[in-house]
Amino acid sequence: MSYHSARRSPGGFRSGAAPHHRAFDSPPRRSPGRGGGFRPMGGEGPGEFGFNGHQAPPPLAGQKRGFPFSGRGGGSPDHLDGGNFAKLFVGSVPRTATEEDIRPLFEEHGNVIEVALIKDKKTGQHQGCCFIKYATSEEADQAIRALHNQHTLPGGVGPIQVRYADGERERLGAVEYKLFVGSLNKQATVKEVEEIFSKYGRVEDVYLMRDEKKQSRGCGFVKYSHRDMALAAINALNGIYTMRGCEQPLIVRFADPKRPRQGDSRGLAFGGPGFGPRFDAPGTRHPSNITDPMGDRMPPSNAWHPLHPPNMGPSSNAGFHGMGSPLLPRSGDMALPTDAGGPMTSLGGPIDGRFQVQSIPMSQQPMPQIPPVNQQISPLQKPVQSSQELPPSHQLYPQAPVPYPQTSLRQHGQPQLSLSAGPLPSQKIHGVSGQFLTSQPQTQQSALSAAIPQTHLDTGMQSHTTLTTPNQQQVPPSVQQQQPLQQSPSPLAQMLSQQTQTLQASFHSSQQAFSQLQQQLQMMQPSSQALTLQQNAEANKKQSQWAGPGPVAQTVASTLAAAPAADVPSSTPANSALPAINQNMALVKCNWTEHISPEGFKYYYNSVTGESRWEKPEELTLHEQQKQQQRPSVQQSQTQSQPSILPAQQVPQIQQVQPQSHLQGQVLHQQQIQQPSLSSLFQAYGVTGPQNVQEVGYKQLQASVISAGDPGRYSQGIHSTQELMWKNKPAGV
DNA sequence: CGACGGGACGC
DNA sequence: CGACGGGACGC
Repeated sequence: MSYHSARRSPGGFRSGAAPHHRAFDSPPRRSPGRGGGFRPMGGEGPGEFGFNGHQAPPPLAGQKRGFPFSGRGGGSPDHLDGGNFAKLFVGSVPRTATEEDIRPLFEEHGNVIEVALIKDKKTGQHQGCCFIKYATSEEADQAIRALHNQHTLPGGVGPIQVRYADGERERLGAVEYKLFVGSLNKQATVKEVEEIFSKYGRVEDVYLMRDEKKQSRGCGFVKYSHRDMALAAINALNGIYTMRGCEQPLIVRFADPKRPRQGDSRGLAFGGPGFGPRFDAPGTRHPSNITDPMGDRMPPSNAWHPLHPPNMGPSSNAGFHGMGSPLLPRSGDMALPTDAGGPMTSLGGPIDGRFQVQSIPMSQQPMPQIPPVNQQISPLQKPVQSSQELPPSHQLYPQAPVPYPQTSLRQHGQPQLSLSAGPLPSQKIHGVSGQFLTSQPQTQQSALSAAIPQTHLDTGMQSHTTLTTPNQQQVPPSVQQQQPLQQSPSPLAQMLSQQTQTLQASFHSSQQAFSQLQQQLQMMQPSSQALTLQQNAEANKKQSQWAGPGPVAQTVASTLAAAPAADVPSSTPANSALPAINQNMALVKCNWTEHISPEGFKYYYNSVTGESRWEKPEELTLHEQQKQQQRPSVQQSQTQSQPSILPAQQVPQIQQVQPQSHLQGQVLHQQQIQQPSLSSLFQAYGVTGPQNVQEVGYKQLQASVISAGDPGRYSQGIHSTQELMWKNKPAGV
């Protein structure tokens, strides 16, 4: 559902040359499907190298609709690979259009393997639609982004509809994370909804439910391609964000499985595409064999959890509640399939202790892929197994519900920081320098503790968000007022401040991190944390841009001058107010947000243009810098001010957090230490570091990492957090 | 070659 | 407080 497609060098790919390496858009997108995770992966990634678009798809590939899973029974990848292509269905094609009219348009976005006009079998009449085959899903995605609803063919009545052909997504192993969204303003448009949700990741689709009169029913569905995006949206919006004109905050949760229309059953057991089959809704009656469905659909998800054998999946999930977040009422719907989430995997895993490690990273980047299971596993296992070596990780989750409790909390739990903290790093570090482990723990610790709480409030990755975004990003008034504190001369304070800034820079830039933190905190402090979160949520609610200035938001409101629409720069009328604000605050609005690729690398996504890049956009950098300057102390002060905000409970919270932070501090350390090694690793591969890596084609990068062996594995987990640390770390620290 | 029958939770 | 659109399988 991207209306804005970043059309990049159209024509750039048109020749038969393998269109791969569009360094940019691919990574962010789902990993091209099939089989993704299980092939040995000698060097061919699921998509990049794997798809040989050039070679015409074998006959097998030609299967018609409907049997998405037929070829992958049990998830066994068919070597023949009948599906090295991505088929799009194109609707609203004028009946007068010929292939020559259509093909060029699609060639602009990839190498078109085939254009098939759909004609009536008997009459030969053009049906007004066609199929376009691309070699890769990246190309197909690109075409969708660029053309869907955005281009009208000559003679056409309306813009063409470009989407994957029925069953294609499933066939490609794509997984969707569909959210049900309630309490929408009935006047809201698809675009508006998309804008709200695009902060958490590229929105693949928005569907507003309407009545017979086309009137919105105030609810709808939003799809993402990655679980983390969906989770981030849930965490950030559910029960928190109130649309203008609405009395209640949005309800955001994983959608129930779609009720199949009659006669549509075949093939896909349930919900083909957005399946979020809650497998276990009470009462579900699966023919037993369906259990397998998971198996079938799991493939994609499995891919994401390379380390775990596909056993645990669903079952573990079944019981748990969604994110465990108090905010989420019935999370049962979490896309289990997808979910795959790292978390669960760990459950029941043969390898316990370690799974934490593994699961953690995974959860962070719940994306598909990560093929190199074999090679990498060994390294990990060793280290992990020795629990002694993992102290950090364990410590991180001291209170964490232990692995088994499949309680709701557990689920979310995993994510976050710990990832980076993973045991792996430690291992590496060992050799490097054990001494460091103890250095500066305190400082970091405190910084972290400060940072964490803050995170709740300030997630904004987008600069302008500061002003207008949904509450979460707004800083409590008290905090702002206290900003001066930052300036405090005391060396310690400065130090803290500095660190805080660093942390902030890294954290605030990542919503994912935010959500993960939330989750982590919850996990760590089930009860108190939950309360805290709720409180924050409450506070946030009050601050909701639409809700009007609540007591809490007053300061902010005054400062920001209620710029509700700020978020949505493109379409907001209220923009008039922004200029002034921007000037004063020197804020630049930035539509770029940072995300973690399946492999654990950061990439940047522009919610407005839909563009994605490996390298950090200057705008974002600038933005972050500005933010830092402006609110460096926010976090710090916030910590202090929190009490005022959250009177009683605040204190306990902090205390609890600290111990953990402490651990985290250590972890961070380790990461830092480790860093060198990783860097060298990259260097060995011709890149100097993460940043440079970004320049490299995604797949290439992937390949490098993979071949690297454990280090690679590391990088996957580490990246998210670690990278944050080192990348943004000022020289001082 | 053969292409979807049959039933249709319960709050 | 709302639960799933709309055109669909040629060679």
